[in-house]
Amino acid sequence: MSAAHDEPKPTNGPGDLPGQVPLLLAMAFRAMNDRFLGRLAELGREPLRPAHGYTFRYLAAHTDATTVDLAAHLGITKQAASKAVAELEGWGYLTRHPHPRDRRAHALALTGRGRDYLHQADQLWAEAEQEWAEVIGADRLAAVRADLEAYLRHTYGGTEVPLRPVW
Amino acid sequence: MSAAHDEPKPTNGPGDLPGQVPLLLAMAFRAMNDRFLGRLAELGREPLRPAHGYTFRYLAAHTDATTVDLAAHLGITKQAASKAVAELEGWGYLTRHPHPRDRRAHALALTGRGRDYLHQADQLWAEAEQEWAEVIGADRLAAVRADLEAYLRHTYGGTEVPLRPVW
DNA sequence: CCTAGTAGGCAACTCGGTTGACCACATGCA
DNA sequence: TGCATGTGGTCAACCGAGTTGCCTACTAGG
Repeated sequence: MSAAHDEPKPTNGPGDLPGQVPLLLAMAFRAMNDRFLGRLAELGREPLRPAHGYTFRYLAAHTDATTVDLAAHLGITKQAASKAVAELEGWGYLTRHPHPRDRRAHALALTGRGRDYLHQADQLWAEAEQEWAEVIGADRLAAVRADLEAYLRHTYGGTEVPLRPVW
Repeated sequence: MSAAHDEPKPTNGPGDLPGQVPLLLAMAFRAMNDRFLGRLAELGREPLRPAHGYTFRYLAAHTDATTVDLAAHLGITKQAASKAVAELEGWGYLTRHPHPRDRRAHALALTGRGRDYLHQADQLWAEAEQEWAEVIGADRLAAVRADLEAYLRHTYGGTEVPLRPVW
């Protein structure tokens, strides 16, 4: 590393330009995600990727979901979803059993192991959130949450927010 | 699409669980990013990816940056950075000229075309930000920005924030 | 001056997606 | 009832953006 000559980058300070908030959002999420992944590694968890977490969350909330449902929710093709499902099944996080109303389909369900993972992940996210709360205060955090939810409501209306990851 | 039986998902509402704010962050950024990409496509721009934007931003702020500097900043290998640089050079967004102090290296610099793109991108991000401001109010947006900056300062201290994308 | 280190590029590979083709079952309708 | 059309799921080939490994050219410090 070396040469790049640092100029007085106007990246922080009160006199900021508009249009930086989206980037700040991304950086903050990135920071929390890094923290999350670090803690996960510390705890000796498998190399599960964010998409897996979203998968678990979806399956926990929707009974008898199919691979195609999942694909739609994640915003990927059914083939990609199928691969992920096979992998997660192999690792014992979910099971596929005959679908009660469609003999072509498999109904997906989390195993206990899958639910355990989800709970642990929720806890880790809560830790990251808590750290932010300690910096800015619980009241400010609640305000931020409300502001984020307002934006999402505005953007997606009543429809279910596509939970697919930013990767 | 079909079967997935929707349960009363506790994903919104005031009585929310802790640990969801990081996800909200990701979803909000995702929404803004989708909007950004949509507008970019409308304007007939090339298939530039987020990483390219970060590259432009870095080159605009650091004179005589090398490929290795860029790689470090983006958090990728120098080979990957090298590929991206070659691509962007081919498209006329940046130039490589002999480095003034190191004959092994190339000093990277944005072309006018590159600067144009950056300005346009900044404007599009500002649009997305503005949309949020219209939903929650300019004062709340400013508060959110301050809260995000506080978290990033807390996390990265004085060191430069790794601007690498969430992809 | 010689050695250790660094900028950069080439090649082979990985990984998580994609498109395309296909089969099995489902559904609507004449 | 039978059939056309649609949909769940899988296999296979491919793609893009990253990776590791290896090499050369130049730098810089004893």
